[in-house]
Amino acid sequence: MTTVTIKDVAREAGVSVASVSRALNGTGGVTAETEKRIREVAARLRYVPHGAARSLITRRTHTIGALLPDMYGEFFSELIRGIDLAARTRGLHLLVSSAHDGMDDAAAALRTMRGRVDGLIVLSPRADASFLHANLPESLPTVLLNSPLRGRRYSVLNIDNPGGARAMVRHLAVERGLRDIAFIAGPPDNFDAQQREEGYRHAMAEFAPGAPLRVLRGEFTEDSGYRAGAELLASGKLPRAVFAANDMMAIGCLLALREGGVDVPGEVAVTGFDDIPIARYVTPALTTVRVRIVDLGRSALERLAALLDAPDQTATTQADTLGCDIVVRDSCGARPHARTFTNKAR
Amino acid sequence: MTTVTIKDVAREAGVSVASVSRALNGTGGVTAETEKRIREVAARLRYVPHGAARSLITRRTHTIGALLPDMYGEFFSELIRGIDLAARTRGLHLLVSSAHDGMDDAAAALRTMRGRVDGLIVLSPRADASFLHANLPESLPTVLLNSPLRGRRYSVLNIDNPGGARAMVRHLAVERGLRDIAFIAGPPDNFDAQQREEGYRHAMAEFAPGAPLRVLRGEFTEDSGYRAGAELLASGKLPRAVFAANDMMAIGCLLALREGGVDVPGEVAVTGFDDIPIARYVTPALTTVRVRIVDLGRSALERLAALLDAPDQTATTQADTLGCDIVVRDSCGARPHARTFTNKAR
DNA sequence: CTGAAAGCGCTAACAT
DNA sequence: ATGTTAGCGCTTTCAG
Repeated sequence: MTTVTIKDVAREAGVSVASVSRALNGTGGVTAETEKRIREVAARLRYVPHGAARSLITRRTHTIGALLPDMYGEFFSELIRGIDLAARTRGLHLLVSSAHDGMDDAAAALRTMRGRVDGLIVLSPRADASFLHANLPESLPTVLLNSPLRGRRYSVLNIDNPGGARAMVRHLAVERGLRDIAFIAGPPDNFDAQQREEGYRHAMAEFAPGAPLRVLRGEFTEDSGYRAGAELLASGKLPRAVFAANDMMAIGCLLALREGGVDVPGEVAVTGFDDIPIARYVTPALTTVRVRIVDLGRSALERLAALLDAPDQTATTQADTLGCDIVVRDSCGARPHARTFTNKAR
Repeated sequence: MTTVTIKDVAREAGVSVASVSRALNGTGGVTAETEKRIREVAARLRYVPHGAARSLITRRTHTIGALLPDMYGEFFSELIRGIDLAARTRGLHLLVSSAHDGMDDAAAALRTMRGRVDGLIVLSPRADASFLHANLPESLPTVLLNSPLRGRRYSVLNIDNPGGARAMVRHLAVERGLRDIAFIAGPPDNFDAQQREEGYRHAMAEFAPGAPLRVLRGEFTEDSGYRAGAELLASGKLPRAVFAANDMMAIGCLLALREGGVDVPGEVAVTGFDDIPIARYVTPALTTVRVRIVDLGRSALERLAALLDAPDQTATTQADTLGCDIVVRDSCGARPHARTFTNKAR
C-alpha cells in the first residue's frame, strides 16, 4: 500500500510541497531547473495527485454526474455516448448513476453526488418540481433533460415531441393517405409519452379529421408493443397504420403483426419514435421520428459546461428544444429499399 | 452559493461537529434525543456531506472506475449495464471513462482516477503489461477484462473465445454439414479477435480437416463486415458458411450478401459472435456465440468488490473464464422460426 | 524563487 | 455522551 503523496516527492527532491505543487501544475514560480528535478522525482516515484484532496481545496472535480432512470436499451446508451463524447473533449469525467424509478433511490444518488461532481445532467421524466427542489443542492449547476419543468432554477433541454408526432401523422395521413392510424402510448406518468400522445391527438384532428382515434396502452417496452399488436389483431379490425410512441414498441408490434400473418407495410404501416440504432436493422426497416439522441447528450453537456464556466449564467437558462424530423424507411410502405451504415463496432 | 457544511449544522444545533458526524453516520455515541435534533437541523438546512472531504479521511470513495476503449455499440452498453447493475446493489457508484485507442489517453484517464475510485475495471484488449504497470497505481485493486495478461498483479476475467469459436465451427461443420467455412477476423491487435481466429483455425482442423481455410480481414465494424461480404461476392466462389468474429461484422456481411442476391441461409449460412441485442432482430435472425455480456460486467464488479472487501486477496486472483455457448437462430438454416423478448425499453 | 502555514470539510482518536 | 484536536493530501496566500 505504497501510496506516495506530494510530501514524498518534496522530500525526495529536497524542496517544499509548495514547490512540487507549483511545478507539477505549471503555475509558474519555479526555476526550469528545479521543475525538471521535481518532475523527474515525481515520475520515478510514480506519483499521482490525489483527486479528492485536490478538489477539496480547488472546489473543482472536473467530473459531471448523470442521473438516469433505471431503464436500459439503446436510447440510454446513445445518450450516454453523446454525453461522454462531449465530456471527453472538454476533459470532464462522467459519474453515471442510474436509479430505480423509486424516487428514494434517485434522491440518495443525488445526495452522494455532492462534492464529487461539478454539475449534473438529470434525465428523469417523472421527477417533479418538489422532488428536484428537495434533493438538488442549490449550488449545483444542473441541466434537465426531457422534463416538464420550466424554469429559472434549472436549464432544461427537451425533445420536440409534439413536432415529431405531428410530422409523423402528417406523413402517414397526408403523404401516404393512411387516415386510420392507431397509437401505442407510453407510460402515462412519463413526460415524453404524454407529449407524444398529445401530439398524435392534435395532429389527427388536424390531418385526419373525423378518422377514428385508437390509443393502446404501452410501457415503452418491446413486450408491451407486442401485446398491443396482438390486441389489434384480436380486435378483428386492423387500422391502416400504427404509430408507436417509441421504437421498441413499434418493433414489438411489428413482430406481433408478422406472426399474425399481416403484411407490413402492405396491410398495415408501422412507425416508431426515437430512431434507435436497431430501427434500421429490423425487417421491414422502421420508419420513425429521428431524435438525434447523441446530439441531445452532447448538447446537454455543452450547456452544462457553459454553466460551469459562467457561474451566474442562470439567467440565460431558457428551455431549449431539440428539433426532430422523420426518417422514412420501409415499414410505412413509402420506399422499396434502403441501406445505411454506422461505424459502431461490436 | 450557500454551501452548507457540517459546521453550520453543528452551530445551529448547538453541538460540536463531532456529534453531528456521529449522529448522521449512525456511529452511535449520541443520545437519541440529540440525534433527533441534529437530524432535524440537517434536514432543515438541507445539509449534504461533502463527498471528497469525507473520502479524504475515510479512504473510501464507494466509487469504482471503468476504463473502456473508445468504441461504442451494444457490446459496451451491455457491459456497462452489467457493471452498473451489480454496482448499484452494492451501493457503489460508477465513474466511466472511455479512452481513445491512443494509450496516452488511457494513461491520463487512469491517473485522474487516483483518489476518486476504490477500484478499477479495465477493458483494454490492446493494453500490454508494461502499459498497465506504468499507469496503474500499485495500490488500486483492478480487474482486467479480456486481457492477454496473466497474473499475480491483477485479477483477470476472460471470455471463452476459443471454446465459443470451436462450438460454432463444430455446429456448422458437423451438425449442419457445411465444411467450407470462411472467417471474418477482427483487428489483429485485439486480443479477443486473435483468440477467436485461432479458435476458428483449430476447430477447422479438428472438424473439417482438408476443408479450405479462408480468412478475411475485418475491424469489428458493420462496415468492414459488409466489405468482407462484398469481397466474397466478387471472388466468384462463395463459401457455404461465413463465421464472423463479432455480430456487427456478421450483420454487415448479411447485408452485402443480400444485396448480392444471395440467399441466406439457403446458399450461405452466416454466423457471428457476442450475441448483442440486435442479433435477434435482423432478418434472418443471427445464429451466434452467446457471450453473456451483462454477466461479464456483473462478474467483473463482483470480483472487484470482493477484492475491496478483502484487502490481501490478491493471492486468490486466478484468471477466470466465462463460458459461452451458441444460440441457434435462422441465419445458419437450422430452424425455420423463433422469437424471444427482452424487456428493455426505449 | 521558494518555504511555512493555513485551511478545504470531514472523521477519528483522545479527552472530559 | 459530548467536545477538542489532529490530520487526510492538496493548493494557496503570505513571508522571506
